[in-house]
Amino acid sequence: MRRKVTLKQIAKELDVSISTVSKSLRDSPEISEDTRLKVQAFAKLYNYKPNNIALSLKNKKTKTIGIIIPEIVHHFFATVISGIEQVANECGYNVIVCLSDESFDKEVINMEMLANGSTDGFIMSLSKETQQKKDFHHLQEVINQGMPVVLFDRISNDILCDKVIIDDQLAAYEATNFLISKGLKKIALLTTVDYVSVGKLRTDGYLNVLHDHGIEVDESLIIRIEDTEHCDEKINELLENQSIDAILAVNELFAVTAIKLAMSKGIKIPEDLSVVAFTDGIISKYSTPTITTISQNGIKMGRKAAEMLIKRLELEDEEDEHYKTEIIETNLIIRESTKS
Amino acid sequence: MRRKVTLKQIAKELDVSISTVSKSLRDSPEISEDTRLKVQAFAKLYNYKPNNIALSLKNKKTKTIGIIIPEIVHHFFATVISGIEQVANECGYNVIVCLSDESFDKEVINMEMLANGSTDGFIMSLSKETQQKKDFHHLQEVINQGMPVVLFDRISNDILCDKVIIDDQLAAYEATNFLISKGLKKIALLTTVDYVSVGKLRTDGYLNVLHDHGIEVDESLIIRIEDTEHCDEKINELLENQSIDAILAVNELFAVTAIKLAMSKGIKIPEDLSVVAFTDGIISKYSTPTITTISQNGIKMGRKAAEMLIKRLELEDEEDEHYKTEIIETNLIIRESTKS
DNA sequence: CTGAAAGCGCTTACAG
DNA sequence: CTGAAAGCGCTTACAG
Repeated sequence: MRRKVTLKQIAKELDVSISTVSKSLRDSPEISEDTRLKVQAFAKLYNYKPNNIALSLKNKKTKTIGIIIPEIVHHFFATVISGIEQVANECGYNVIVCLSDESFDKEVINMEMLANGSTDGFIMSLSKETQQKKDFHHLQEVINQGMPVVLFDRISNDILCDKVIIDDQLAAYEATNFLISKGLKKIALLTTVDYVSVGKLRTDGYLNVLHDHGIEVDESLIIRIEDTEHCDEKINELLENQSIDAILAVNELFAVTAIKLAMSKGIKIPEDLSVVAFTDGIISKYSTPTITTISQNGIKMGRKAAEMLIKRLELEDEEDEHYKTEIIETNLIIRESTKS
Repeated sequence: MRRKVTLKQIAKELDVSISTVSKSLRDSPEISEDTRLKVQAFAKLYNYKPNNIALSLKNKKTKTIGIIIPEIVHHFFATVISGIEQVANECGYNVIVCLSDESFDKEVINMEMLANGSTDGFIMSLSKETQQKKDFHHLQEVINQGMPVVLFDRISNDILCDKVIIDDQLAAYEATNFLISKGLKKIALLTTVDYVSVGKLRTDGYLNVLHDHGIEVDESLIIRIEDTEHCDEKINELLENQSIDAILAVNELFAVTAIKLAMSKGIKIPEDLSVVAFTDGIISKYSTPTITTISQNGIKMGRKAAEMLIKRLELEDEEDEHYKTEIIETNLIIRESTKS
């Protein structure tokens, strides 16, 4: 076992001072070529690499980004991490990931943990519980300390910081409009409870488009699902009690569940029922029939979030309070679950 | 903006020494109750939290685990991270994630980066390219420096360290055996190229069971796919040229692709063709028909890997060279793609 | 051109 | 009971 070598050891071996070694390795012009080369050769031989922790302490920056998301076993979030990681890598940053598991307490604990010097800033998406409680003191605290935060997807207007989102309302509007343009009338909505910010916005988009077309809203067609695990029952109920033409689902899971239930009842898709879902993930692509979706481009969201964060980190300036909200464009990917 | 407070500042405010503050906050019996309480109250008021970086430098341990995986946009790997994160969290560790993107170079760079003090140890799964090159110097280097490494899923016998895997060969054996027991004769195998360790092992299991049943191996039924993105062609070819009874696929993607192609040709599943796949992911659960799979329990793998790593980290002992390989049990989850 | 000193934020053995 | 000193591994302004 050969432990990592330090400046001190090199200095001792070469019988020079630590300062001289440090300067030599950083190609300081202060040092004579002679000793510089000697030190460099020795360092190379022993595979010297500066200790990141020591550098972090000295420089007061860690070159790492903290990511806090509700869960990772969820294609969209995995996609966003992937995007963040890409630009982090390009810019020499590392990425440290914590999961809130949709729990407010875990979110707070993780955030405080990372805020104590482990990261330079945060990229995060709020847990359901946090959105429900509307308690953002942990974010506020971190922001007050001067650490930049970028929120994505599940955000809150109560927090002043950079954000990256899609236009959920517009996307829902357009998707529903697409269904209406196909001559479909009775369009059901499978959404989340209202405290989930994106669910609420998508619901609003749906309502707006109906309104703009003079279609009366039928509340019995709007299914607000709290518990994703047991969405079957409520969806089944909808399909039993209503004869509908189309469904807009705020996520893939609701969509695929609806499709499977419908098919089991002999309802043909897309002939009898058209389905459009948010989030272009793995399910939509491989379900049968494949599902028409609103792509959410997680990679792009992640890249943009990372760019915004790093930009702010490297802006040596004191804070410029000019927070931006970037909108990532979505597009409708038309597949088999809607008529052509 | 209120920057984080340090011991130094508290000491100054309270007009005591830094040592006294430090000891007070750590409840040292050396300090009088009087000053201890005074310091603690003040610290609480200013929400003092020790700086992780300084602690890391002092203690020479970072309490963070480095994870290096080929990609995160892959349900299985996301699942493993989730498992790692669970036990890391329980034990007060953080998790820093790097993606190799299946590239040897990225794997090396990330590993070297993290090895310079950022993490106490590694949990990783090898990139395809690394497995192909069989160049493990980066792992060897890190191990030589005394940092523990736990390898999972895509491992190599050339590296001496703890490992956690499933018994790929046995699982393939049993899955194929299950198909044979249903009276199915012509069983095709959709696998990866041989340098992918798990692909190779699964292929071996398939070959062994045929051998044990005295079934002659038909090489034209073994499809070794290099490029996952374009697996369609090769699978299509198989279905065109052969009339087969069943398919064992080494991943979900091959399976669902085969199912979709087969159905488009009017082949009924499971009546005409049974399909079993490795990796119980999201696709198998939501495809139509749902797919019978060999569950790979990523959460459990992740948890086990983290337990092994942390155990070694906290084993103050010098290294005990007793490396273990844990086998996570798999089980067959029977769904619609195989006859009951 | 080289090196001692101070400092990043902390802990702890040792004096007093 | 309190505090000065040394040290983790590094950098850099400042002397010499």
